[in-house]
Amino acid sequence: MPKVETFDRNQVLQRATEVFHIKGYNGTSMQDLVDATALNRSSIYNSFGSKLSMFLEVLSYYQSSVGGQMDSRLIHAHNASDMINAIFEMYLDEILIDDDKKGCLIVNCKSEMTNQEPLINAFMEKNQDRMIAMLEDIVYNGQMEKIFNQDQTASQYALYLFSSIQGLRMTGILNKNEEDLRNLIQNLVKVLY
Amino acid sequence: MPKVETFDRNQVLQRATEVFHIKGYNGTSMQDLVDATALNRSSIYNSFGSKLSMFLEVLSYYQSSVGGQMDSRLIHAHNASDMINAIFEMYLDEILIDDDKKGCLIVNCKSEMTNQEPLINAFMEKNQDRMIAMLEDIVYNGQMEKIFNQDQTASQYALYLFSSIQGLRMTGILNKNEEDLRNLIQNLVKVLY
DNA sequence: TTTTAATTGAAATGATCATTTCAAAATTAC
DNA sequence: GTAATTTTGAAATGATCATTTCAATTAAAA
Repeated sequence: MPKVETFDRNQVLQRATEVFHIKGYNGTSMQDLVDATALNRSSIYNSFGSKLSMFLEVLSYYQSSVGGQMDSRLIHAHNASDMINAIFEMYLDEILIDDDKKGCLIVNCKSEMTNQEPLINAFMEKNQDRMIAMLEDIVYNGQMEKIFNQDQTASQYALYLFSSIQGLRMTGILNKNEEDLRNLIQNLVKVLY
Repeated sequence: MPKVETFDRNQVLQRATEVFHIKGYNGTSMQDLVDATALNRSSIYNSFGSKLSMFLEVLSYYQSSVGGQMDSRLIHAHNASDMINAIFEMYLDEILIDDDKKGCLIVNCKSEMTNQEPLINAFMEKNQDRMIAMLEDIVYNGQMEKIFNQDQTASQYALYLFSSIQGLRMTGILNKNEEDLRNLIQNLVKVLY
């Protein structure tokens, strides 16, 4: 029977994610990935297929990593208002931790590759649908609880929030002033009340 | 005395801008630029120095191109409210015209290169300052005219609008539904009133 | 027309790109 | 321990990367 895969796939993905996050897809070379993962070149191709398919795995890894953080915060929220606050609080923390101005891997990739790679385009469409569905659900519940207004539909507010989060992520690349960012978030959520 | 530069520098910049906009900085090769501009390789280096310095000129070209469009719309605005509407209307048009999902060159570049190239970082800092100063001026006037509220300072609203514009540009990459986008913009500006 | 200096074309530079190849090493089942 | 099978290492692949080189060409000034 065969020799089995020895390395920790998640650890390799973690390290690959860091490189792609810092350098972007086109800025990352296979040599960068070999160096970062301490994996052999052939092992990478053997296990991940190609640079693009490895990157797609990295995107999913990053997505579920951020999603996991979000879920762990949403557990402690008891109403729609708390949930929206928890979501923005998470992104705020992400921004403040990101001291090398990388921004969000998914936002970066969306702007770098959506118009070039069909597989990335598909990922981004699905990511947008997921995000908006999640936000719509929260807003809808908030409206039922009379915490949020009904000036717009939950769907419309969900698109607004999705857009606002992307803007916050872009703004947070250069602006790390917590007071400014908290005030920005406060203004962003105000329309819901 | 020397033979003088024969080509139209603005036309060359225009064509280089298109390539960089579609493929991004790292995705664009010198060969791409040679093909797009119909200039000789040595002429490009002779006239623009390097890929990076040409790209910096492209960024400025794009910046003043968008700025020009904005100015020509702002002329017809008679109060702060009209001005904010004109600005968002311009970005909406940009999004609807952009049928190949390129997004905004400056936003794309910010996410691709700010953390890697000091010259790009400097450009982005200055761009942000310019944008926020312009927005702050409009908001301040709107507040003086009692068109906008004074719940937040003009500076705080300016950061909010700057962030919202970036979010709108990112959202517009995949969502080209005019009704959705108009509703989104309506929600974005609501906080000012 | 001759001089002068920059532009141009085409080829060469050497580095780096993603990917492949393949024999040697490693590990599990028998 | 031997056989089976995959991972691994290191080198090679051929393409493409940004940039340089330099002789030929061009055009303005003398």
